[in-house]
This record gives sequence, structure tokens and C-alpha cells, in this order.
Amino acid sequence: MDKKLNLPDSEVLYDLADLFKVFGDSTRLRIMHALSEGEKNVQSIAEELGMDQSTISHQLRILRDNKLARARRDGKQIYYSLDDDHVKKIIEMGLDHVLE
Amino acid sequence: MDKKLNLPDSEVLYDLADLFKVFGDSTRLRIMHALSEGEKNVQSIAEELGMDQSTISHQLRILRDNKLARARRDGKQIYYSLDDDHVKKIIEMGLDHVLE
DNA sequence: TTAACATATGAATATCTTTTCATATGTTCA
DNA sequence: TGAACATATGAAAAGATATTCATATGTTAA
Repeated sequence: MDKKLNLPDSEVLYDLADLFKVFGDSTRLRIMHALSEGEKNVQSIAEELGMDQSTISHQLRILRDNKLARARRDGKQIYYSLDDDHVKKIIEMGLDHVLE
Repeated sequence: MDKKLNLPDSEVLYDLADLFKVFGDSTRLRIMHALSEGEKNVQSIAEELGMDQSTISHQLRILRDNKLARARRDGKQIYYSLDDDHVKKIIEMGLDHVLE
């Protein structure tokens, strides 16, 4: 019990902070929530959240850069989907805490 | 499969983003890492991380406010410890992703 | 090839967060 | 009580981030 978490070196730790930063924004969390239903294109996400196309696009890029979402072009539109099994688990873990 | 995450309403979602924000800072993550070994006072954490007493104190307050750490006074010093079983699990989940 | 559409992107702005510095508060012990 | 120590705190400075706006890029269909 109470064993120290095994965090190899500080580079990993900075990467980890960067990952959590991505989850620490409600716009991105709402996008991930929307995508947990299945893939959607940029427009429909923007409409669903009532936000600007540009804002969503910027945030989707951050999700993509962090390998949390993946993009697929189909004609004029680009469809995004969640790209990681961890996403839902990480969010659910957080929920356990928030809903204590 | 691919069931939508059950996020009751947007207030919870904002709380969740706030929680992840706490994990999204390397100083706080390093503090949590240090505390995962057991309780420590402010000074020893500051020394271990090579950072200012004041910086650590400010960040400990954020951890405390978010119910992730707890404080206990013993004489002149104040000992902090992790206050939540989720903390390690959330960090480990994140690690799974970062170390893919 | 051009018009219409979907998405991406760079730069500017606005907002938020962390750190630092100076100092206040609380505790012990002589 | 006062000196020494540990921690907390407010305000300022420095740094980081999200959003907006204007426009560029890429795609389709006429």
C-alpha cells in the first residue's frame, strides 16, 4: 500500500501533464463527449456545441496532435472520431471523483 | 460498443474540466508524485522538487481546494498527503496513454 | 475552370494561470 | 514575551491558452 507511483523520469511527467491539459478544457471535453457517440464532421460538432467552426477546428487539431482524435476525409467534409480506448476510461475516472 | 459517455449535464462537465486542469500542471503532478510515497511537509516537498516554498504552498492549496490533498499540522510544520484513491488511478490511466 | 462549400490556419486579442516577492499568520521554545 | 521558524497569502509580473476574425487550402459539381 502507498507505493510510490512509478514515474520513470521527468520527461514522462511533463508529457503526462500535457495530456491532462488536453482534458482540462470544457470545449475539448464537450467535443470528446460528442465524438463518443460516433464519428462526426466539423460542422455538425460546431452546431451541436453552438460554437464557431474555427474554434472547433482549432480544438480538434489539439485533440489530433495528442492522438486523442483521428480525422478522415469524405468528400468536402472531414469526419473526426475518438482515437483511443483510454479516452472514455480517463473521463470516467475523473467523473468518479467529481461525482463523489 | 461506442455508447455515448453519460455526462448528465454541462455543470458536471465543467467540474470535470476543472479537475483535469489540476492534473494538467507538471508542478502539481510532481507534488502528487512526491506525496504518493507518503505524507510530507511543505519544506521537504520544496527541497525535493527544487522549488520555492511559496510556489509549493500555492500549488498545495489548489490540490487541497480540489480535495486531492489533505493537510495536517504537527507543531510548526504542516504535513500533506493524498486525499483520494482516484489520484493514482487517474495518473496511471494517463500514463497508459503517454507510454503507448 | 469557376463557384460554392467545408475545413484549416495565422495573427491579434482577451483571459487565465503560474511564479515571484514581500509580508502576514501561526507555532515553539528560550 | 520575543526570536526563530514553517507556512500561507496578496499583488505584480511573466507566461500560457482559448477565441475570434480574416483568409487560405482543398474538394466537388456545374
